[in-house]
Amino acid sequence: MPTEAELYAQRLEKRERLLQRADAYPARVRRTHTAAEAHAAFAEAGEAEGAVAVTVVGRVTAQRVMGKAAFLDVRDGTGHVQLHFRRDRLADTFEDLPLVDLGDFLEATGTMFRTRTGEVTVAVESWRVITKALRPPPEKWHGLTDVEARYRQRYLDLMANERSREIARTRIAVVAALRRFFVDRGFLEVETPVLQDQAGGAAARPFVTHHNALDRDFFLRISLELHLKRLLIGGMEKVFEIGRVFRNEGVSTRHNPEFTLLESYEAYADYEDVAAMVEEMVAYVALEVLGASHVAYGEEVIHLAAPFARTTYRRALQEQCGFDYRDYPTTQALRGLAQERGLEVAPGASWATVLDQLMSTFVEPKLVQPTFVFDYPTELSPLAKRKVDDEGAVERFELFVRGFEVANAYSELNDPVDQRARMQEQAQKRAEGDDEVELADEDFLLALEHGMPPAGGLGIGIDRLVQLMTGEHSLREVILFPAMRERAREDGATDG
RNA sequence: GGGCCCGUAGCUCAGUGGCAGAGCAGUGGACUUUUAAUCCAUCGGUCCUCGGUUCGAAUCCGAGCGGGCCUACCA
Repeated sequence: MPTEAELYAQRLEKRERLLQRADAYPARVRRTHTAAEAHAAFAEAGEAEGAVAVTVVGRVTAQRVMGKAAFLDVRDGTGHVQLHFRRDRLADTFEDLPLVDLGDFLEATGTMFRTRTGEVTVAVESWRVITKALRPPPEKWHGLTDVEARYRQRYLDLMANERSREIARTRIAVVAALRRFFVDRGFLEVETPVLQDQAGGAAARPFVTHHNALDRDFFLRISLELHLKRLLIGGMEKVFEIGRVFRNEGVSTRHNPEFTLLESYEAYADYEDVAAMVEEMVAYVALEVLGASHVAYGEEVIHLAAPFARTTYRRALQEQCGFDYRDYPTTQALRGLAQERGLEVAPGASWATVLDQLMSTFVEPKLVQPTFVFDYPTELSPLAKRKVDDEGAVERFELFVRGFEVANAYSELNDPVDQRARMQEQAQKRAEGDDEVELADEDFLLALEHGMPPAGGLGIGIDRLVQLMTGEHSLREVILFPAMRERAREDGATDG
């Protein structure tokens, strides 16, 4: 009988038969113990058979039916518990057991005992279906391995794969730890607009959407920066936000069009203060989430305790690449150098783009253990304050771990005249065809002209931090619902 | 965007030019302490799609769709 349509029809039929007896989707259940609590209560009672009465609930993950008795495993959020059904104990409801399928949710009442094979079990005295499932769960032994199915139907992945549940828990723990870290330090958690007049604070193409009533377009934010700075201007001294940003670019194991960004701004701090805070923060998160200050990554062990290695942008390039970028002040010269080293340089690439390409090709992959890279070229950093003793560099650092950027921070540029000039410089590049540069944001400049205190700012890609903490190689594994291409809807079995 | 690989039953996978297969799940039967329960029987297919080669295509070729990995882009 079973095509997919027929499996579905069978379950629909079972649902009908259950509904003739009772509600198969009751609004209220009476759980007295979670699976974990049931086990604990039984242990506490000295494993006295029949002494601990419980009502447990959960999803059926396995059925072992043997004529006049049956064992079912159910799982709830805390773990598994086994249920034992005997015909002589259940009078008439034993006959309804065939209406139960894998994936259904049950409520079962009985007393705890240990079977002769050692499994702590509920001797069921009464039970009912509290949710009838119409489609089967993934295979019980191999689970769900098809990567596409795991992403598109993450609920099946979570049902089948403990590792996926673990990654999800880790991510939650990372975000919670970060929030605690900042709140404990007196930072105020704020929310700023997702829909913006223009998307700034980073170099990336934005998504555009349309507001019907106002009959105008909005851009989805690509960073949190410019609004958080407006709050500094308003007098809030320490703010942070953890929020989704959107960048209209490719999808890969390292990029998702929407991702979670943490940004913080602290008045009267500079980028050295921020670096010290980041060291503390990474170690704190690791300890809270992993219970350790190191994490395995393939063959490597990454050490996440302070202090982290420190270098500068210029020195790192010199050491790894053997040249001083200051010796190549023109796009032409730098492009020649890059091509000599075997880099393919896009025809329209600017000086800053080529330099960055050199950096990401030759330096970043080598920064496996946590390493701060200080003092970026001004051209790459239109929102950072210039170094006083070096016009060509800004007070900015990035933290690299495992070869990719985990944090990005600077002493924030607060001179409105310089900021305007730097934004206009970027606008010039845009006019020359680079559509991934900062726009001049007049509304932000107006705010800045009212005075922003000196401040240290920080941005951290949460998804990548979670990747670091879980040791996962693909960003898509740490995002519950990664962006996927559209696929023709399969109409399944419903019309069978 | 480029390269390589993958797409077969609800799930996990064999099959690589000659009748479309196994395990799990499902269905029927036996079994009142099992746990990947066991045993017997049984149902189940748009072999991703379209086109081509061939007496014959899941298998070979081309195009497309979807996915994975690498790479590039993405401060």
